[in-house]
Amino acid sequence: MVQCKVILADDHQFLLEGILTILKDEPSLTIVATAQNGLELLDAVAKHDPDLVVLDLNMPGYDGLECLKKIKTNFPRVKVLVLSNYSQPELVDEVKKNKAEGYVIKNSSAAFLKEAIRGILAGGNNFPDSRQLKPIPDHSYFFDEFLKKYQLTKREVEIIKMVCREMTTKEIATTLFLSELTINTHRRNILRKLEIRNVAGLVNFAKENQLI
Amino acid sequence: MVQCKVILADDHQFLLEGILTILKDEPSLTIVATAQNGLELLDAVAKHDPDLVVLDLNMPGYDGLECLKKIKTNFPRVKVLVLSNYSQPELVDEVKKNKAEGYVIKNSSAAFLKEAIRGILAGGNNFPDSRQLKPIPDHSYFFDEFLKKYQLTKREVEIIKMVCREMTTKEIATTLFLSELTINTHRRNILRKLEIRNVAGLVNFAKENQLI
DNA sequence: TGACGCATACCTACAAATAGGTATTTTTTA
DNA sequence: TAAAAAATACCTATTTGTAGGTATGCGTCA
Repeated sequence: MVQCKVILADDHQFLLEGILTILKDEPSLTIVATAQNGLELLDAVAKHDPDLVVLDLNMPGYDGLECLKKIKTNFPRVKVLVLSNYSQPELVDEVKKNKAEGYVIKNSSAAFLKEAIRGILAGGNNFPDSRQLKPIPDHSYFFDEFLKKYQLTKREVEIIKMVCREMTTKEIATTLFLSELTINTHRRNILRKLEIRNVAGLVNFAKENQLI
Repeated sequence: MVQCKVILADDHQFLLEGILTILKDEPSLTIVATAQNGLELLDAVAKHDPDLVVLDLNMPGYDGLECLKKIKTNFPRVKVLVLSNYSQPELVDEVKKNKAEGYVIKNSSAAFLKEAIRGILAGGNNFPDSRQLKPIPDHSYFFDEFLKKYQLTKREVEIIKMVCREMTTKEIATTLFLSELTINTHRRNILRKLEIRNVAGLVNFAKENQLI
């Protein structure tokens, strides 16, 4: 049997160790690295050239989907199994579209996870049955749909988050090595696109859409 | 060696299984049940009379603190180790006040968790060093204590809510039939008491404290 | 009664956000 | 490779928020 190299990426240390322990008794798997954020993960993938990445979609500091895209762009050979708390079909579709090999909702059994990994390493896919998924109406909780919906750019989302962290325009400009005037323009565009008029509205929007 | 009965409560199946696996090789521990929400947990405690409950503070459908209180009221003999994502000293204090035996931040190692459990079962306590905690005035989960804690008056709370509803000082003044200058004074006092400096901070505070 | 907290109100000054315009360069995409 | 989108940057102007000071009337409670 071929030995497969696996990397785990999750921001919760326990979950990381939990999955680690679950997979430890699989003789065909070797966990070559773990990562607690997107940057660590990309480094680890570049370094270890794994067969599979188990990727938490809710990693902080780096959008999980972004991570998936980066991996698939730069390391197309690497298979990716996505773990997520959410069961929105739109999210599953998005993950599928970005060429992940599987999507497992976190509220699943260890046996199911193992089976999914086995299947994927054997060349298969593993996505949840659409009948199991709750179709959620209005608010799509995930990133690309969300961007499309509000026509926000990545830079704008970045600035929204910083405003919500109570930073002033000046501080944001300094942090991003940009002109205050630029940040001003971004802020103006954000308010226009979201049809809100002040910071309170912005923070509310960000919370409602789980941007923060 | 005495055999100890343990119940795990966490809403994430993986985390549950992860901790389960971590604790499995401890011969002195028996996991008699697991629970994914507060009601399951209380049932399980009533049924199994465990020595220790490992309790996720972020369980859905039932506030973790509420759960802790219920357990300590109805089953005072049962020891409780709280797991949490948050490291606010106020939250730790609240947990301590409710007579839990320990508080472990989720982003800890398996070894640390085991050590904490061992200590607690031996009759000790395990709370994080206050020096490790970020002194952020944050996260009070109880409204009654909340006013006292932040020394806010009713009027101030009223105005906080209006600001969070995206109203300007002028609009608030008009609505309340007061002078803008009065609202200004209130807003200034609010920021001072909460030790924040702008509207973003105010909305964040309000959301975290379930004011809105 | 006097001390205290609270809500009210005014003044000044400065900082920050909002709002309109335009324009160039870089990146992405068709 | 041309077109479109995004990010950058500047200008002016106004509104809103933040921050300091002080002060007065009104209840409550020791």
